[in-house]
Amino acid sequence: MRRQGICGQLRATTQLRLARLASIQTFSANSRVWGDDCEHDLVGVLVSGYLRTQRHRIDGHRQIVSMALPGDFIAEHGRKLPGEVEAATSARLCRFERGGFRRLLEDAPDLARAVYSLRVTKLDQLRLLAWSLGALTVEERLCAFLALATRFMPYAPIARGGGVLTIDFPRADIADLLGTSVETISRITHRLDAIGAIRIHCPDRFEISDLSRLVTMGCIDETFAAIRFAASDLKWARTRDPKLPDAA
Amino acid sequence: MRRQGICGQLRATTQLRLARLASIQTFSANSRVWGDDCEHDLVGVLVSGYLRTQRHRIDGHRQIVSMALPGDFIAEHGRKLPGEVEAATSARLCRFERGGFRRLLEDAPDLARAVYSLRVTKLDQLRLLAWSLGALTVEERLCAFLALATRFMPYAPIARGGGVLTIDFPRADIADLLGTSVETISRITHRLDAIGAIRIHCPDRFEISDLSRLVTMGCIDETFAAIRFAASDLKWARTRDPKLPDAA
DNA sequence: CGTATCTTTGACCAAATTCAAGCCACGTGG
DNA sequence: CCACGTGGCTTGAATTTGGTCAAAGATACG
Repeated sequence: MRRQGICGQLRATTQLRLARLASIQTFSANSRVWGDDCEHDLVGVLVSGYLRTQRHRIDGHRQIVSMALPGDFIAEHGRKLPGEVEAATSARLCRFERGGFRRLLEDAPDLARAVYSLRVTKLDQLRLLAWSLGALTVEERLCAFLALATRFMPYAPIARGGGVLTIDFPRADIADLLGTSVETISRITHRLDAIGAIRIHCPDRFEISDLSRLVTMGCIDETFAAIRFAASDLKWARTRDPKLPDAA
Repeated sequence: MRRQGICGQLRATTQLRLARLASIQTFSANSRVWGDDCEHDLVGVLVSGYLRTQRHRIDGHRQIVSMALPGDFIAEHGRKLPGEVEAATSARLCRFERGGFRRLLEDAPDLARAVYSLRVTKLDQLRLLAWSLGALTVEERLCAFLALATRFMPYAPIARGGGVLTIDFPRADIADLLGTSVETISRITHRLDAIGAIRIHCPDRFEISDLSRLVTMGCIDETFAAIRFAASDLKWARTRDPKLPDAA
């Protein structure tokens, strides 16, 4: 895990100093990680599970604006914009003591560079989301999501080609990420099944025989290979339950 | 201008070293600023005018993913994700020589910090856009846009309270930013006029008598005051045609 | 004065939301 | 072991929003 995400890009000394600031924190599904009622700063690396950054309307309608994947660097500062971070699944966060982190940031340029480049990655992902929300139909968005999900969620290749994708967070989160409703997600997955783009094994498990077809249906031909995810390098090393270091 | 945007946060020596890397570049409306066919990196500060960061679908449908305002720090790196930057209006960019900028970034921590904090601001703006595209109706989005526009576009207070907002980029850009069509923008502005939320003076000039009403209609009560824009501090100092320094 | 561009308006249509009910799997407690 | 309730998923029907197409006004520009 140390080789992934932020830590892989750091010098040994910086890693060490960072480790001294770290402590593992556990969250259960749907618990609040950061928000109004929490302490001000949040800095850390997600070790396992998924977090969602979201925002509500007065009427309760929710939009997820970003999903944090294992390996992602998390940083929320105490500015007072509506928004909160919750655990989409049970999750473990390697949290850094904020004062110490800030100081380390000052005199470890390799850390500053790593943090910056991870922010750029997040920005790219968010641009992709905004684009898909504004320019794509729900069906296209879902195809794009499924295709991309093979890059950061369990995707087991199968004999006859293709693979089986397991979505490990609830339908409602997919719906709120794609700006639609669970009903529509259901309808569309079944439609995709009907035309043979996917095969539904069970509600959270889909067989994808032709990934490139999904990519094209999701209008992300150029993007699919180019977009970066924290988790995409390690590719399910972590499903083999790696023993965790004292600090990620 | 030096006190705004990125430069206001820098030490004098850094400002000086930055100025040596700078050169002003002019773009006419709708010209390409950065994209596939351009050279790899783009680093600079927008001096005047507006840039749009956008992305196309194969069918030509365009989504604007971010508007750069005067004072905004621009940085696009040579990763190969679809997307391009164009001038929405005629614009002047204070561009930095990229190699030199990269080197300066290494040993000027104040610059690194400033660049980072501007990235965070951009991220907030993008989150707001993604949220509004996913969670709001077109009418709400437009109300939110108009309200926010008073923060970064010419907004002249008038005697009877409220003010007159001048939109200085074309309707089509508003439509593509809000993920809708010019027809819908037209219909909705007239509807807003009918219910008295705004008064249309001419197609690009609206009188807003009750800004807080627009804010509420746009579902951004919490956000309106909290969100930051590069331009919102200087507030039309620049409409008085400041003479420009050699480097922004 | 004609042409091009932008805006407005109308009619029509498709996509997707909402509301409602039904289904299924699961866990709990009698 | 079964009844029951809960939560998540599916399906249907009615409704609405907003997109597309087409044409008519406006406005600016040579």
